[in-house]
Amino acid sequence: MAREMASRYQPAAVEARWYEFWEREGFFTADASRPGATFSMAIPPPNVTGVLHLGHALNNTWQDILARYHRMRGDVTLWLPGTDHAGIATQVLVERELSIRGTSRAELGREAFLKEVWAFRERHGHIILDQLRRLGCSLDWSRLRFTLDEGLARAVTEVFVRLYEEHLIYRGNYITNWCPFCATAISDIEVDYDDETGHLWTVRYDVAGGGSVRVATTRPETLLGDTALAVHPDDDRYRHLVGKTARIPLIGREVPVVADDYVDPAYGTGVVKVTPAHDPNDFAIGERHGLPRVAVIDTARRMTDAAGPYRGLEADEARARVVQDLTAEGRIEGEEPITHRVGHCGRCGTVIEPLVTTQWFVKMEPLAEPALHAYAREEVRFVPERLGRVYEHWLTNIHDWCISRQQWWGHRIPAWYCDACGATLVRREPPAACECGSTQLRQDDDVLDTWFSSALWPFSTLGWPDSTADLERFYPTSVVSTGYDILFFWVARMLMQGLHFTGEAPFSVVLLHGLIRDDEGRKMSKSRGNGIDPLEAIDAYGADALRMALIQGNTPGNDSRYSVERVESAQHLGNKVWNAIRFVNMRLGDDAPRPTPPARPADAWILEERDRTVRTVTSLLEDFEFGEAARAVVDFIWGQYCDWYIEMVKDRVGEPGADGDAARYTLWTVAETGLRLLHPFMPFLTEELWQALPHEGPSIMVAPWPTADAPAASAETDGHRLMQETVRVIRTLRQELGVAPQERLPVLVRTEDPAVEAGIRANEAEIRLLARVSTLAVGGGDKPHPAIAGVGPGSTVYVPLTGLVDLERERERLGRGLEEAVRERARLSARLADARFIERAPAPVVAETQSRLAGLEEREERLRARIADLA
RNA sequence: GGGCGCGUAGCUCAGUGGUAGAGCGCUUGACUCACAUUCAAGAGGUCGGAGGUUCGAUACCUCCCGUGCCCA
Repeated sequence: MAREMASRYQPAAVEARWYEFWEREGFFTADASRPGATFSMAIPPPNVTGVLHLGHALNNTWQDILARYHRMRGDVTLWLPGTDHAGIATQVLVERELSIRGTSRAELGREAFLKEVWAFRERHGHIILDQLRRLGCSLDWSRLRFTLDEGLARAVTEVFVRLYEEHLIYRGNYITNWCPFCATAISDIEVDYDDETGHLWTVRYDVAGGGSVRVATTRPETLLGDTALAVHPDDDRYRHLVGKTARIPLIGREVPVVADDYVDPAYGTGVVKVTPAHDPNDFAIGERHGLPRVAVIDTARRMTDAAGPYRGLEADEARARVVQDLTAEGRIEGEEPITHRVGHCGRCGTVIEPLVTTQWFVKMEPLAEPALHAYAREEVRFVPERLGRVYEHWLTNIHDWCISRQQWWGHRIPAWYCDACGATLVRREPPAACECGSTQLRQDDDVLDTWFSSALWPFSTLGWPDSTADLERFYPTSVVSTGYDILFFWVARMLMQGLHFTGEAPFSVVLLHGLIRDDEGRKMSKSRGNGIDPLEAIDAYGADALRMALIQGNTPGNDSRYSVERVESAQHLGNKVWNAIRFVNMRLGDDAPRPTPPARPADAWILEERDRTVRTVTSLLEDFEFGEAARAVVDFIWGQYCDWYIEMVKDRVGEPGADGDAARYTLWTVAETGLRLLHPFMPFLTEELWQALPHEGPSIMVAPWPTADAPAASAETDGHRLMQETVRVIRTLRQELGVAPQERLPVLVRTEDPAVEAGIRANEAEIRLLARVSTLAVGGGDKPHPAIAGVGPGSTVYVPLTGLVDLERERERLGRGLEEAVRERARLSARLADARFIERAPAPVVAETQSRLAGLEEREERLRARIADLA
């Protein structure tokens, strides 16, 4: 006998059990040697110290849907898990821990500090992975990777050395974005610009040979590092100054006045001070004019010796003092509040200090070019498409990438410097001696940007630079799915590195999701405290409910809102499906019913609906329309199967004989395929239910994806749909009459159309059951009187009354229907009266319009006739 | 300043060159033997505005308004 099922679905009781089962049975593991089609994805590696947030939950739900769908389709499916070492973030966390313990990174030294970080990683690294398990992610844990694993580290070194040898990596003294808090340089794209209020001071500089010039600045303390003033070459106001020198206030250094296109004559006074060591634009001007760089602020934001009397001061203090001193000398000619763009560290929010430091850079243009070509040749496409254009724009305007970080946690730069001859050696293995013979070699202290290793992820995880079986089989991967916010950080760089080192785009589809906001549309953030912990939602509602809540009502590239209501409604869905299967289970034996052809139109109809759903869902999944696909499955299971089919078979399913056999078989097979269709979306629930039903195979996750193979049976299903419409009409009448649900009513379906009559007769049992009809008369009999009536397709439906009819109400209802019919009929006849429409619109559209018009005319006539009867 | 989204039912959002949809909410009725986490019936929209293309536009184009983001 079938197992007893509770009347409510309890996800907590089943989820862990099935996940362990799947993992134990090896269903997640991809067999690289098995023939057939391949589907592969590398997970966007979450931070090893991080915890799952809703963005991860959405993204990994998408990926899991794809993985499970392709696995069911029979593809050799690899979804490779892993984490990244998150250099700066992790180091900051560990340093914070150390400071609580009263020590520090400096105190411990490099080796001991790294031991601490590895220990931290041991303690925290599994958390986010366990959370992915809770979400149901079908990741191949046998291939788990970490960016600092030996193999991946070797890939990083290999890439660094090769790029260096190809002159695509260089080291030099350039202006970089320095984060004083993280104590490292960061790349351009790690800087976020915010509008902030500040001041624009106008300072008077004396010009050699008499006169003076007014210069506007937002950072007066940097004037100590000025090495020029600049004006626009076409600015008549200042042309006479070009070539002269000006004297910097307070310190008296003489600097040239240069002409440069960069200067905006309309901004401030049209004269700018040039501080090449402390501003990226000034740095560029300095390069063009061969200006010296005078650094007056150091990496700790203290004033350097070059700041003369201000040396040793903290930078903000220096600003106050400089303004004060300038004021005392009468050199401040104005001070006005302004809003300007201030750069902040993307990680910690600290104001960025542009400084000239020695760093390693990747020359990007030669790498960007193939990445643009791959896009242009459609070797990689973006979902949604528009984000491809954003990618293109960024690559077209790319800047060199600062990859060195003044940190310890990460891939140490494989460069050694010779103390004896000053040579730089970039090597795969630590060199024993310099080419000059000296053994006095020091390795570069810095590590690489974490994104440098992430950029190699799709192939480093598969064993590159070795040519492994995995690399051969699973590279390039099929899809990468991530948030649009790391399009530049990660996706673009993977494409560039993948193309450069493997000659192929690392994936053919870039699938991008938006932000998950809170229920008021605000960004979730720690500081605002409006973040939702996905694990709490899973505990309360189950992973399946969270997954459905996240993917429904959301399309790639668009932000979406999270709300508890949505998760609740997804939970209700789970319960609905649970109870549907519970019903099926109660009516079936232990064995799968023998295949039996449809005995009634309802059977043919639901099979046809199922096949239509299979086609729809498959095609939507191929297009990454997860929300729509889920909607289609749910509409089928709930709206068609539960609301109609189950209700219709209740009388038949217990009966012996061919009719009962057909009901049992159809009930079962549709339930079983419905579960398979739902499985990628709700893996736990569907496994639990599938196992409870008669089934073939060890697990729904390795059962085949349904195919649409039932023969279309349109004549029968037309009759069925006629029946559904008729039932709706009768139900509306019942509602209007206020008839008790259990009371059975006599009904007359009056029609002159033999096809309608046949359709109704063929579905008489279903009408009786669903509309609770006692006697059903069909055909052209006399109109009953008194009665209440409604107009169905090709018929007028009468419920004879013994009691009183509220004529007014019925007239009103019919009047509303008539109005609508008239309006629509008028529209359609106008359209058909237009010769150009007949001439130019496609024939099927014209035909459809004609048949709709005929239907409406008939309906209108019936409504009018009934209203006339009422008078 | 340049670029890109978004504006559709009370709310949150799908969607489409040819009948405007869902979830939640709302109204009415029902604890009907799978499910009240349910069922049935119903109300509710000149698809932001104005032009244009088209036989036909909510959808395609242009401009405008509102709103958000990215890049400088």
